[in-house]
Amino acid sequence: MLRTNQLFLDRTITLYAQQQRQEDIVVRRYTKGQNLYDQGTVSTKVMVISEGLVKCYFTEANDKEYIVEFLSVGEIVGDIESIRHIPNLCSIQAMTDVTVYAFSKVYFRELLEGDITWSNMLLDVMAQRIVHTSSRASYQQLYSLEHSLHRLLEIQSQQDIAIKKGDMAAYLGISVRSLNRELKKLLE
Amino acid sequence: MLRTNQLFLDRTITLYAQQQRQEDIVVRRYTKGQNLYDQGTVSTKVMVISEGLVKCYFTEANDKEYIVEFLSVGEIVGDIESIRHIPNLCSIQAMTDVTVYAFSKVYFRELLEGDITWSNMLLDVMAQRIVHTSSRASYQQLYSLEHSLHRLLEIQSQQDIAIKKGDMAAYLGISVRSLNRELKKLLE
DNA sequence: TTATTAAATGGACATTTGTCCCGGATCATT
DNA sequence: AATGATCCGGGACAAATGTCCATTTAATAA
Repeated sequence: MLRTNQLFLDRTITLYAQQQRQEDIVVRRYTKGQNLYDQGTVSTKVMVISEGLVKCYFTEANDKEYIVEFLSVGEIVGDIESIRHIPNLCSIQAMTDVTVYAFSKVYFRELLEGDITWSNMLLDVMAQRIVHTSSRASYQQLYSLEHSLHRLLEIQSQQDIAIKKGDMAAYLGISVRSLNRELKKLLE
Repeated sequence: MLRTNQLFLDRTITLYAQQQRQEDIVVRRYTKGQNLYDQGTVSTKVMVISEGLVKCYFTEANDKEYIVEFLSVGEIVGDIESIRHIPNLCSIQAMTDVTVYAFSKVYFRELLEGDITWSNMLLDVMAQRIVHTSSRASYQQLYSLEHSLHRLLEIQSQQDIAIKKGDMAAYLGISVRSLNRELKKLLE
């Protein structure tokens, strides 16, 4: 559920090193808490995370938030919006200090249209994401909360990060109160 | 939520007409209730729906089912599995009589690797799907059931199809009992 | 260190949702 | 018409979840 994609990052680094114009890909840094994207606004960049962890979330009228995903090294963001020419679907916030390679949208599209290897690489990444997103959705519907929570806790310990209770709840789609109840159950 | 994609279908029809080998793309028909794919098995085809309506669903250990999506004319299925070389993620069942153009996986991959226009077209379709899937997931978490139900009912009347209560519930991720309660509320 | 804010915890109660179940309606087949 | 299968509707109760809130515990700023 916390996905990383080294292959994609490697290719990005190569492109960064090779670039003619210096503005095609730039390195950007964000500090913990900053937003890389704001839902509903238009961004001019497509980014590949090279360091750190971000959360990708929706906020709606009732000001509740739903975390779509936690993303880490090698993940690409802003690609969908660039392909479909739409404003940012969700907000993305740095949960740790974050470094990214930021492609200009123009350059990103040039790559897509001119480089079939790149295009196929992105297809693979997107297929992966769809697998992930849809299986997660079904998972949370079909299995017990206990099950989903277990997975989340595993990831958390693997990654050695502390996710706030509020974020965990927003990811699981439940209230913090329910999360606490569930956590207590885990300790018998 | 019930998506169709005419552009994609048009391109498929052209390819079908032009094909050299007769086995690259074949037309297949399914009758209501038949499965186009079975979750967990390996299929050798990628299909584009040219007529009819299907449901795409997961079933899990507890034999509950979760409907990921209803798909209609122009939608492509089996693409993800072909790209990622994995068994079918979900089952797909014909809700009406259905006609499809069935690509052999080999030919489908040839197209992807050799035809950048096709590759970009698929990228666009996949981006669309991600937008759709993730916004639906958040939608159902953030908004009331009433809201989601309204949308489902609208679609149903637009498409002039009768979706079974069981399917509606599986799509909304609730029990039929809850669905009935909710429907009753709509009539004040 | 102290003041201030944010996060975590859990009780009490109200709602929502699920499970179990049975009777009625509908449709197809014999 | 009789039979069986499937779907629909809703009562009754149990379980899960949310809301509200007050207390405690970090975390951060002054």
